[in-house]
Amino acid sequence: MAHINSAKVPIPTLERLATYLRFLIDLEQSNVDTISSAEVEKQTGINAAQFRKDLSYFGEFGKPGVGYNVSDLQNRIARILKVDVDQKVVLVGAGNLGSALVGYPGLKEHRFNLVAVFDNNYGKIGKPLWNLEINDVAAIKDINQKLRARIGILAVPTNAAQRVADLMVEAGIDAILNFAPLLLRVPSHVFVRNVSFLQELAVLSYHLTGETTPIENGTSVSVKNNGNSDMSLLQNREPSPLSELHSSISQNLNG
Amino acid sequence: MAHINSAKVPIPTLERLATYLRFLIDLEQSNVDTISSAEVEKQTGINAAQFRKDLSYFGEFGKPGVGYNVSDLQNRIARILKVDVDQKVVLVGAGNLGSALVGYPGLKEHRFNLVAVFDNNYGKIGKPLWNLEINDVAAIKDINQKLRARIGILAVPTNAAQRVADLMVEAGIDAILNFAPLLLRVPSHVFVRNVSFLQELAVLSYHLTGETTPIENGTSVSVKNNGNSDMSLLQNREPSPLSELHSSISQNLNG
DNA sequence: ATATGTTTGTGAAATAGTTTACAAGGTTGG
DNA sequence: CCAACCTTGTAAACTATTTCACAAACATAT
Repeated sequence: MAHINSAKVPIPTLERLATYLRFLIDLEQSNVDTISSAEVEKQTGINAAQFRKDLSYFGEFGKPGVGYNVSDLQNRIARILKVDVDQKVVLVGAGNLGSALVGYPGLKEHRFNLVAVFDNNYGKIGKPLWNLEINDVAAIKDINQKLRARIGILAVPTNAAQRVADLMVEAGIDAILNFAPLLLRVPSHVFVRNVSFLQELAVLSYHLTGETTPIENGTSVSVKNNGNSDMSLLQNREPSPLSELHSSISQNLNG
Repeated sequence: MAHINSAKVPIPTLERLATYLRFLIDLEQSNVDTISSAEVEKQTGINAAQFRKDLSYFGEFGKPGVGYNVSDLQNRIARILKVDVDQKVVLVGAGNLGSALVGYPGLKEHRFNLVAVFDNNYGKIGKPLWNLEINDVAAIKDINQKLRARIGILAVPTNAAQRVADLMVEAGIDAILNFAPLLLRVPSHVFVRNVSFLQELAVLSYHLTGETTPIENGTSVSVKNNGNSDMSLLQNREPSPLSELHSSISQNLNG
């Protein structure tokens, strides 16, 4: 059929690739060894052609008349996403969220190897966090000179985020997972992904209809905003030091 | 100029609205009282026409020749997103992530009022979590009959997520923030948003180039960003009980 | 009050992403 | 080997979203 479509891959495709990987792992654990795109659609809700198209950016993976070999596809997708090898990760912000992340086994399971944690709070520096010791964020460049991690997780309050991002970039980090609700300014070789649950909550909130849903299944939706509420707004207020649980935002792509 | 464009609003627009809101709050604190779309672009990297178009779905907000009144715009966006009033929220999953969320002041600051926490672990039920007591998830329907929360946060392991989502829906929840890495099946009146940092990490990982970035003292300035949203999952292995830190996915909304 | 400059809101054009539709490869059973 | 049947990979059609580009609104200065 065809060959490596090395054109630029849409971000949504990459996101779905991660979904497929997850799904394939589950399938393998259920001892399924072959699956068709139609079956993927049935089980995940993702359109079969979408699935095939997504894969087509990277080559050919299936056999006409048969489908896809589950474990082979799994391996190949893991390789595409580079999650088939350990990736070193550093984290800045040893607050609620940072701590939860350090203790989360899923990171290691997914080959993201957390090799250092930083904060700027002198009450925290030097203390242990799970199996790591909290370092002074001021030392991130020196420390990462040896570690050479390229992925950084930013879990600090908004008001510190840009400053810390600058330090990360200086330290050789070129992929940042940002939990702070702001759009980071970084050099063009650095990739940023934002994780934002406050934003997601706002989107959900928008979709709430005026009426309380009767408990039990209905179907309909609709009913718009009846318009007389007051005019409060989102408060702000920064938590004090580095490191607190935070949400975020999304940023536009660019070139 | 024009009037209320009550057509369907693109999800990316809603996501950006949350960004704008955040940005406007920061501006107000800096005592800026008027801003033009060009200035928004300069400061956030979001295209000026995009900003204007996003707002145009909801009416007219600016004055030609002048720009937008910061605090007025802030209030109006908050109202659009319904974050100008308290929204009750329940959380299921009192693990690492759940605990971090309960303790996160940003929720209350943004008017998301966490009114109940649930888990299925008998070791946890009845114990306090910050200011709330952990309830048995089996009682969610009864308890929510009184509370009438409509937003639910799902912070349980993947293997429990669908089951818990079903309970939430039965309990009258019609907006779910899902942290588990799978695509939930829910009735069409229920909205789901997925939050997935393992997925985001995978996207970052994909973009890592073969070479280690030289630790530069470079300065460059360009803007940066990436899109957000949409589906997927990652690898996984199940932690044992309900409630563990988890990542996730995103699903397309629908009407 | 007219000219000059600024900035909005929005059609229309351009881009990006998804879905349809189908030729071609591959399988199965007689 | 052939016929009937699947299923892939992808070109083309379609849908969604972003960006351009400009008329209309408003401000300011003279």
